[in-house]
Amino acid sequence: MCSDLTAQAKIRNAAIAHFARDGFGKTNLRAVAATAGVSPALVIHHFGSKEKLRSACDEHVLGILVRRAGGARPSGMQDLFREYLSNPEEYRLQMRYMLRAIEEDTPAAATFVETLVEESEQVLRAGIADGSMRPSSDVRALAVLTVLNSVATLTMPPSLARALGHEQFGPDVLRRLALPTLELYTHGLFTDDAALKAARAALDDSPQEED
Amino acid sequence: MCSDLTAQAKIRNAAIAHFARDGFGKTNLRAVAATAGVSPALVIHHFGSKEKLRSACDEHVLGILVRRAGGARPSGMQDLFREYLSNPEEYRLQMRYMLRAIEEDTPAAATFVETLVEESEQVLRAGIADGSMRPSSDVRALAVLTVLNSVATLTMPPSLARALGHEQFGPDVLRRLALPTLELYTHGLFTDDAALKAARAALDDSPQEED
DNA sequence: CCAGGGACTGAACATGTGTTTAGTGTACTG
DNA sequence: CAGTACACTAAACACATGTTCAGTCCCTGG
Repeated sequence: MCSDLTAQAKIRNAAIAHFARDGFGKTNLRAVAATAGVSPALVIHHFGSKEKLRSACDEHVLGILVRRAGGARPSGMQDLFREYLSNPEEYRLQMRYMLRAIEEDTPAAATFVETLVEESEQVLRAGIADGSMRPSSDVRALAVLTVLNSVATLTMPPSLARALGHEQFGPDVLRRLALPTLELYTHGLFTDDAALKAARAALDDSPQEED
Repeated sequence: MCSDLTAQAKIRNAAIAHFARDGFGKTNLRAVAATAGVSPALVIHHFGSKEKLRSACDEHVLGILVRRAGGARPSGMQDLFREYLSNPEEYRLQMRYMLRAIEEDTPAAATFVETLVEESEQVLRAGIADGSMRPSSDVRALAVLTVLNSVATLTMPPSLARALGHEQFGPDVLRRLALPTLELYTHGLFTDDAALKAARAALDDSPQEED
């Protein structure tokens, strides 16, 4: 990293890079200290413990992401992809970090996900109101669904990427999936509503909830 | 587990349960040995190493899953959900194990995913041929997309489940998402094809691939 | 009965890793 | 200059965990 940073910042940046690449569990403090050019003891001295280091990284990355994503107007799933495709390595790293944090269910990640769902729901309601999107029987669930699919695409398992002929997820895979995704979102997949009617009928048998 | 099983089988079942619940990395052999009612050394004695134990579990679970899922006719994503909703704890455990294996990109999981994509593609092509599904510009990518969304739903991060008011993924969450999912798959989301046309235009600038 | 082999165990070993400790240098402060 | 505070380090510590070792039990074949 840049040598004009304070050691604490260098450690945090090194940790973010390692956590993003290998995950929290498989990252060891000695490796973080090495890429920060620092002794392992100093990591503890500045952050107290590995867990607190994670918290610091979480809040740092979360701060950057919400400052960008939630800046102007509410942003749906497509903004996630746009950001990923357009921006340089730096943003991709933070994205990857956040996705890892979501997998490991960090508090900061939970806040971020909640924000994503909230904004996605706003986008959906606005789209339905102005007629550009179809009304839904459960807008909240639809918002969760779109966020889930977005996150899933970005965290695509290597085995699925391989099914498309790539070694792992990357811009190429995303470009390949863009068209089928949008075709699905504009025309649907089924030509009739047999499956939908069947599901409605099946769910009426055990309503389970009704708000 | 049942006490009339051979110790080797008891160890393997215990390992499957632990790997499914905690993942391979966070599972330690002493815990596996304990729930199998056996000494840690015996685990090594029978399987050679933790890694080989994982391989044995992978092949065992994979065998069960492909024997069920790929049994009669090719099964798409919906069969995954049906199996999950209808069957008892046992099948849910194996499902969870397989999803963990997919996340950790095990060889057996890769084979399983490849099978899923292949069968999904067959279902799509059959549906397009008989007119029940809309033609797609890239059936293979669409197959990957449907499998991805299915796997994502089943591995839903707790933070997203919480956005729906549940502590973690389970049958309730799946039921809640079923209707919006099918609405999306029958009617789509957008009322016009502006986004689709825009994407087509954007992709024409950098074709990247054309088969 | 007895010799061999395999299932099985308790204990120890090796290693990786988070953390502590004691100490060093350095820069600011009175 | 004295001293205090703080960044920083090498080394050791503590502990978890995969694995090995030596030995015990028991069953089976001769």
